[in-house]
Amino acid sequence: MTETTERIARRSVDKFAQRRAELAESTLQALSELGYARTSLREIAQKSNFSHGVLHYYFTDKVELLTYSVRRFEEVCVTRYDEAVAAARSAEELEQGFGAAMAGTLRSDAVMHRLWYDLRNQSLFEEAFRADVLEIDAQRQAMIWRVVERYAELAGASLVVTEPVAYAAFDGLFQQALLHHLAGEESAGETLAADAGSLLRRLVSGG
Amino acid sequence: MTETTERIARRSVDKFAQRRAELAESTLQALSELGYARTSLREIAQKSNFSHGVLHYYFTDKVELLTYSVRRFEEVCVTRYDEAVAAARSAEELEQGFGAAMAGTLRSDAVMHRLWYDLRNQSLFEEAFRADVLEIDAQRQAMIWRVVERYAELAGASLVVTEPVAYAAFDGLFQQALLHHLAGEESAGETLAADAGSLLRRLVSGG
DNA sequence: GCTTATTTTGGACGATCGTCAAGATTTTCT
DNA sequence: AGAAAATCTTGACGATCGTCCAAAATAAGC
Repeated sequence: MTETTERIARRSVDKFAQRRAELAESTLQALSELGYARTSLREIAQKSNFSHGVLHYYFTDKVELLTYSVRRFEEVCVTRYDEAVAAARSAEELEQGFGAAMAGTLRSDAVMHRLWYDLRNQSLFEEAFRADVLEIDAQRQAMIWRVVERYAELAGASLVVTEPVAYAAFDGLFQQALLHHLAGEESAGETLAADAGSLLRRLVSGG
Repeated sequence: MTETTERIARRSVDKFAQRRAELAESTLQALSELGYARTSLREIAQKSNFSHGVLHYYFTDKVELLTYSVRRFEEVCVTRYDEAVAAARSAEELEQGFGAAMAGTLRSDAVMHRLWYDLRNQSLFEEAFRADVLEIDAQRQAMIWRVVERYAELAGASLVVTEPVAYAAFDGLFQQALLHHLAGEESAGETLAADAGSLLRRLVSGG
């Protein structure tokens, strides 16, 4: 790390950080396409406009490149349902909006979602990713919780599950939908929207 | 396949099948230890008592070895809670037994569970695994449903979720517990047992 | 414009991968 | 026991991997 900061003393720090971000973008693109198991540095470099050697100029090794990319990935996926929460003026509206948002991102961001699940799973084998994965997962959990809390508020009901349980349930639901969606099931999106709404209703009492 | 059946015409079919099963066992052991991304044929052979070349005698290529192993893997993991279902004489007892069984297998079979999630995720990238994964997943879903149905029966309540939703929720719960368990959280097991029971209660009406 | 940093290239390295085939070994059959 | 078939070992192959490095290319400072 020391040599890195020295190396960029003359040029602007922003330029260096910008390149790292740029390469991280290509990394995520390659990962979402090929999966962790088959993503090589040469594949990543090909997604960018640089040669494979440059990756070791901006990152010490492959692990640092991947963890950095994963950390950036987090920003994309933890505010996905906030809009639906803010827009909803009734419990029914939130239920509808949440389901639609899940179905929407299932269809349009499927490869990114499978990347996330791939990385989270990889952290079960490689300790290097574990801390970042747990942090991102906590943020996803909070994102779901904002939906559930707001729903209970709008419905005038009280919550009957803990935050981790609510997250686990919706995450499991989404993962199943992703599996079937990528397997070619056309109806996966609609099913997900309906199931998410149904589950939402079950997680509060007296709805 | 034709040449394979011809090759074993003289010897007994059982011998051939037995070797395949034996090698599949070593494959699963290697996979659960290293993960899909880092399991090589030489690693697998080392887990067995054979050299790496023998794998291509009993299997045409790596994909066939892996899919065959996955198919065998299915047998282990789809009857796990049936005992708890059969033994329970009340809803409370089933709730307790189911939670305990989940926590138990979480602690003792963690590496096998992470293998399953790894393979299921891999099927999002490799179509070769998809059919087998979907079939195993369906069996796991049925296994969970047997628990939920029996619980509703014992509790004298009616079901308010579909089979896929129930499975997704419990599977998500287990996956979260596995993540935290492998991350070193001692309490992951107890939390899972409690959360599973709580969720079970929420999935039937009028409990 | 010349010198000095910084950035990028592209080839080379050792290791490891899946696959294959020739030969040694073991088992089976007559 | 000897021939034939089945099983297993071993070494090699081309490909690809992460990593490194010398040199080309580009940008910055004077």
